[in-house]
Amino acid sequence: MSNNNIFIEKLRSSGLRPTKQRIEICKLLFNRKDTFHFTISDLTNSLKKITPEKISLATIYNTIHAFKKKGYLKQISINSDKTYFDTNISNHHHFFDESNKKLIDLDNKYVGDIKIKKNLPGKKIESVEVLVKVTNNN
Amino acid sequence: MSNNNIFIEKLRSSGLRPTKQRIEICKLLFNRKDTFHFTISDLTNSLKKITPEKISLATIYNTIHAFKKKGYLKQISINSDKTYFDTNISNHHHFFDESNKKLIDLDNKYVGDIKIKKNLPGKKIESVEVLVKVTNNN
DNA sequence: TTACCTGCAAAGAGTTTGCAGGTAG
DNA sequence: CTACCTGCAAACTCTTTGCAGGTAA
Repeated sequence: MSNNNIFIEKLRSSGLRPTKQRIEICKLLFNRKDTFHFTISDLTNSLKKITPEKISLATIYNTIHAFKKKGYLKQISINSDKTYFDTNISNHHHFFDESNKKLIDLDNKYVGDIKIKKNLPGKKIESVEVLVKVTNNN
Repeated sequence: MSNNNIFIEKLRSSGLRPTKQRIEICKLLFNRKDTFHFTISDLTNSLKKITPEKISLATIYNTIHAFKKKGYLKQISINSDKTYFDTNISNHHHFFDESNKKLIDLDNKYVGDIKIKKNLPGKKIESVEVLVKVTNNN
């Protein structure tokens, strides 16, 4: 799997040891054309399908947090029992489909510039996120 | 407490029995000029201070969910371990101060109109929420 | 060898649920 | 009286932690 070298290098250059668990997770998350959204349980289920040996939950959490800290993943603000992550780390917004609890990317170009015309003294803006909640229209 | 009559009526007209627990919660949530944000644990602590007898956690959750269903409260989309509620049910946005985990209202007039120039087939928009994350700028 | 990583199980935190007893209407 | 409500404890879900054994460099 010559492909793995990319991930091994990515991990190594981030100061993370390229263990086989982390490589499997990398393959699942980053070895695809399109970015996507997932929860830890999504990821756990996917890993079960593609690897014979099981990867411990603790390792999965540990790895995802490490990736997030390195900036390889974004955490999405949604009020939900689960935490959602996004492999699209660019600045963008989201639809959240209440009917199936799925996130859908909403590119900046469909929202336009948002100017916050209010300052909080002593505070600086970290991010501006738009969440558009949708449901089935029947 | 003639004031309670307002809440008794409010509850009754919503098909909720005006128990003394619910009236206490109403007084805490709605008997003030300004709207505010809270978590269940905030509310539980506040209730402890103002009522001699304790109100069970189950009753608090039950009541808050009933109020939310009736439209007396809004649930805010934030990625947090706790669920945040808002007694301001009007259409508006929020700052989230990462440094103290507090929500601050952000009136629509400070954000301007947001037009979502993308349609999801078969879906209708329920809400458009802007979350501005801030931290201390030191 | 040494620092880091994994897996397991236990612990934590927030929230929900089942049920027996209590209360509003 | 009946339907609804409360309190308690147990249960659940997601996430974090402690630690012993394993592995990369």
